[in-house]
Amino acid sequence: MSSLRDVAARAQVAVSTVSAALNGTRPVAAATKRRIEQAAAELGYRPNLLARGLQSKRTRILALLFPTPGGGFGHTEMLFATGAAEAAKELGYHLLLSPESADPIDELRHLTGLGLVDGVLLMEVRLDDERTEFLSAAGVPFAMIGRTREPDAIDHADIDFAATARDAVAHVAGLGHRELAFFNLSPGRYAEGYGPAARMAAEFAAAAREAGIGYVDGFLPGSAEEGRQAFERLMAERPGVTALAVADDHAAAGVLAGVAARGWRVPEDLTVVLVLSSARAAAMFHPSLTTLEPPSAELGRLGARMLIDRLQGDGPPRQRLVPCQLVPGGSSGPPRAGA
Amino acid sequence: MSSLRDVAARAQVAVSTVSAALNGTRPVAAATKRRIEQAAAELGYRPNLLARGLQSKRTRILALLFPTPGGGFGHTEMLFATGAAEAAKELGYHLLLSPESADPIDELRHLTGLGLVDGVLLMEVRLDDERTEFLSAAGVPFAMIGRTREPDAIDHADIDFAATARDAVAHVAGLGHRELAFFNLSPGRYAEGYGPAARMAAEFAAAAREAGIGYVDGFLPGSAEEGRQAFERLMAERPGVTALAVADDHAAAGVLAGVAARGWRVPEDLTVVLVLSSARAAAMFHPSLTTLEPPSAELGRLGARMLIDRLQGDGPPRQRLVPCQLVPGGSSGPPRAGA
DNA sequence: TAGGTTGTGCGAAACGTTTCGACAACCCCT
DNA sequence: AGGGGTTGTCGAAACGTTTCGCACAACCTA
Repeated sequence: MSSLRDVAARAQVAVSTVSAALNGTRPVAAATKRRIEQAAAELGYRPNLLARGLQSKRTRILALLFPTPGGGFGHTEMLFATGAAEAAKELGYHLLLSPESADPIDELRHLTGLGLVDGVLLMEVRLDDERTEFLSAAGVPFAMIGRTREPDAIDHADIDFAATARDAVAHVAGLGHRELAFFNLSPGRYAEGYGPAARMAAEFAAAAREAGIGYVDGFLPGSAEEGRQAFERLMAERPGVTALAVADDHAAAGVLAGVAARGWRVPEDLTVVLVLSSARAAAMFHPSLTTLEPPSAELGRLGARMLIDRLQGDGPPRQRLVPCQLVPGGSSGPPRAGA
Repeated sequence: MSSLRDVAARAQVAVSTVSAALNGTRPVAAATKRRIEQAAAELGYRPNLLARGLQSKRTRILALLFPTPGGGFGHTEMLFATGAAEAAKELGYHLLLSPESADPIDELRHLTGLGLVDGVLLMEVRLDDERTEFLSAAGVPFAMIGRTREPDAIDHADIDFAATARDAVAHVAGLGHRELAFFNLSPGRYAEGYGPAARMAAEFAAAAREAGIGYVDGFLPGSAEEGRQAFERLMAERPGVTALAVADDHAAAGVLAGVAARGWRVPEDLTVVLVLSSARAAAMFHPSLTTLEPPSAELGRLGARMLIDRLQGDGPPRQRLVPCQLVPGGSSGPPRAGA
């Protein structure tokens, strides 16, 4: 690999001049600059990131901390990663995929102590997340995909749950439904203080109230079987419900099975909307499910961009909330006549 | 951050002695070593990876090249990444997630020119893959998850398609089926020379022949609708088929719809086996599908380990083929009486 | 006692950058 | 003509490691 020195020799200038010319750090005479650029091109010169980082204290490497896939790593999380990696690349950064061990804090201490990364991108953020405190205290720049309970001081990108719930409610209300139920994520599959679950439930309730339609939740099915049972319980307790939003795709499968077992059909007898899951998954159902698809890749991109912005210049913390996108499927229809 | 010099000062020794003591590079008197280690611990010393890498030419960073999710980045690919990242971490390495642009070769040239990574892990390898030639020519160590047409000279981990096909065939043959069909991946969703599709078809044919059961393929449905159509065509052409292996989960959904539309049931009238997809996806169906789940995380781990082994020492190229795991579901049963 | 062999530690150079003070050449102005 | 500013370039130091030759003492052997 050719180095700055090789380029300098070939262009007959000093090493520092080459550095200045190539980085635009300080003015270099046009003629000299041209000569240098040509020499660099001829030698196929590539700056050595390690040397640069060692000197400048900036590596242009970001770490994406991701929880180990014990709890089930979904398509959504994958899109965070690929979105972030793409955005990083576009801005000249690299993304390190950093699995979290049992002790995330120790993990972080290690990772940031290495001098390898300029900043950290956090995902699967819990309402109370000790990682944010550690990073703040350690003075390591970071951003979140998701958010803590009090996230205003921290750069973050998250789903706009309020808008999402409003959209979902408007969708079913617009079809004429007067009573909506919501099956939330099972707490078993995610940690207790999992933000999306808590926020989605709260916002659904608020949106339904605002729209003046009946609403019921409190069901947390985490599997197909639990989904079926929850559906049956729901029908026993609230027979007037004609629209159902489900957050877990396995549970949704169970709901469809339950509907079929009753001799009912979707959407004639029940409108089903999948929330917080991918349209990919929704397309596998029959009929395909109407989905509120989370903007996962977009959140990944935004998170990476925010972090990079933070690294480059100061400013007040920024936050972006992006609503899920409603992807209509075959599972939405007007309520059954009898209801 | 404290440096080697700080530790040296505190332990009253030379910098080089600290380095030697901490790395075990050369013998250091026990007492001195203890003193150094204590000083290092007190200062919370962490070696700077950049400086180390600059000097030693080894960064302990691996790059995982992944195609941009245009074609659909599935659960499988995600597991490659997380598996590789975990294995890398266990061995003291880091994994860089590197999205591939339109020009993968230029991408690679850039990435490897930076001096940032010690080796490259390739995934989504095509039967004829120009990336392997470039990397070989450039002298960059690499390993593949998947394999090219002639992969013997290159470290790689891949699915054992032969064993997988044998297992699948044995499963349905053991249930009494005498005629099997296979719906392969749609070429639209993957590139032409996509190895798994080609190999899976070939091995299914061979395994069926060996088991002495009827076999038909040539269907390549890439969506639910195409899956339904393919199923109907299959039934028209080969009514004797009682078992069906499907590689695409959307297509599988279509098949189930087609089965239902005929008034048939799974598994009473048709045994359905999902191959090369995740058990997660299979569990969403009703009934849950019997799956031959690819060992994706394992392949990721193996790939990373092989690459690291290669970096550490020489030796003949190694390859590991791992069969898919058969996860029984509710979609397998004996053939219908009439058949 | 002279010569060799260990064992242990030191200092300097090197990796490839960036950064910064010094300085030569030049132009403009008085 | 000479002082002051501007422009363009240079050289050296620094970032935090690893590596390597060398020095020094202690000990053993003949």
